[in-house]
Amino acid sequence: MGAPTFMKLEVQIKMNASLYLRDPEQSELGKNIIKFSIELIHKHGFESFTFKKLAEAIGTTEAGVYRYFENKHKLLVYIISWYWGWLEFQIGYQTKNVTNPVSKLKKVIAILATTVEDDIMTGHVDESILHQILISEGSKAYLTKQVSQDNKQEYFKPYKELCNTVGGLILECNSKYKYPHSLASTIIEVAHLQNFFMNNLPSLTDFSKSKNEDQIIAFLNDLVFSSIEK
Amino acid sequence: MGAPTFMKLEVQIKMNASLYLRDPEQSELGKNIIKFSIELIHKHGFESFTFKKLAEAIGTTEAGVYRYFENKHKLLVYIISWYWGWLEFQIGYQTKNVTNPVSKLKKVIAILATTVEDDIMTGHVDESILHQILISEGSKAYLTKQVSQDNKQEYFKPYKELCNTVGGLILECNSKYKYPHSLASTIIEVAHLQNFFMNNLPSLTDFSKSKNEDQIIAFLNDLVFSSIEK
DNA sequence: TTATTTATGATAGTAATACTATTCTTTAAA
DNA sequence: TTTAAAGAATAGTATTACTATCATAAATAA
Repeated sequence: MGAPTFMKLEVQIKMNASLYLRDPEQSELGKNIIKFSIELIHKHGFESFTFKKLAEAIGTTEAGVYRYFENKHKLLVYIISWYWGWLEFQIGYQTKNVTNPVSKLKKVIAILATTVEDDIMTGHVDESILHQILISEGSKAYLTKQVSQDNKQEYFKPYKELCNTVGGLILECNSKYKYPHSLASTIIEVAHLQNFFMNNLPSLTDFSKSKNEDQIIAFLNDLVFSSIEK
Repeated sequence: MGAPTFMKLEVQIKMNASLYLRDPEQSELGKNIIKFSIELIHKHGFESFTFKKLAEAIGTTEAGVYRYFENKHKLLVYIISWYWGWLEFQIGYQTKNVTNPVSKLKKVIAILATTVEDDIMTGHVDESILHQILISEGSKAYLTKQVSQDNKQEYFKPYKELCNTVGGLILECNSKYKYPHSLASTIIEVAHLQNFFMNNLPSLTDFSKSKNEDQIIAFLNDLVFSSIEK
């Protein structure tokens, strides 16, 4: 007997419970809050995103949204954490058969620097839009005065875990390399930053003509492997 | 006959006039707006910074501030542009006798990654606090939906000029290097990012024990010269 | 089955933010 | 001496970021 057809296979990313008041994965309204947040933040930017506009888009009331999230900062941190958790999963999945650490690190760099396709395993989340949000809003999650408190509450755990994974891979390539953590966080941030610059402030990059993500990958590979294979 | 004693020697950074409504350099109130903005943004962060609080700190009214700057975003861009203009000047001054391009680039990296001392040439601006603002608020100047319009108005010219200077230096070290602009913007951004991480999310760096800026410089030198001397 | 908890909806209200406008006074240049 | 410009004082508006209350529908437990 196979699985009954009503059982939908879904990837569940485990989230830090102190990010929300009510778990958005557990109800239709909650899932809509995530779905429409991603859409609105992508469309109008985080600064002009408000719970009132979100509520209107969903067809609920402001108070309804506040029952799930204390404020828009926590909602941003939530969707960003979700993305890092999902990406960690993707990296594990897409590199599980790669044994050579150099090939593996190259694959990871490519994943980090490439706009992902929408993952059908996650119904209410469009990962390709989420990737765009990460590029232009990602750093706003931690560039705040409360960063230390947020860190104590483990809001950045998925991000740190990803950096750890990448840092570990760097050490697998060269156990003598002195800056694995810094290089890992640099790879992740520069992948996003160069993408933003390429599309918005092109003279800050060397990719203005093609506007091709492959060039960012080439730049990062050159940067990383020059350093660790030196 | 020497310069009369009432002539104070001051460094003037030429600013883009469309950033302000009234030139803040031309009056006491204007200078106070700059001075107290820097203090308040540093103390409480850009998000909780308002023109009302600023006016109260100065001892003027909200309307008074609005006569100089249309909104707080333009004020942020103003002080950030000012910083990049001042830094370009500093770099020119501090490297004017260095002829070897590698030494010169190393010096520039050190300047970019080091907390500057307050420059007495600029009465109302505390550069060491400004440097801190750049680390935690700098990217908010361009991570917005209006980045393209702002760019058309040349709001980011001083930043782009600095990147150009650094990119030129990279090419002087190795005229065959393929990514001078991207590497230049990477150096500048990573210098700030690693500083922020070191002090706020230390596990994302390898400098958590010492919390010493010299280690950031060492990391950047390793990264940059591995790439361009390869 | 009934009672009760829980989620949502509808509405109202408040303090703060991000402005705009007007009027008056002081200061400085013509 | 007149005029213009800069600043201070005050008022007012729409939006934001919430909190609180009450009613209702659906799920659940006694």
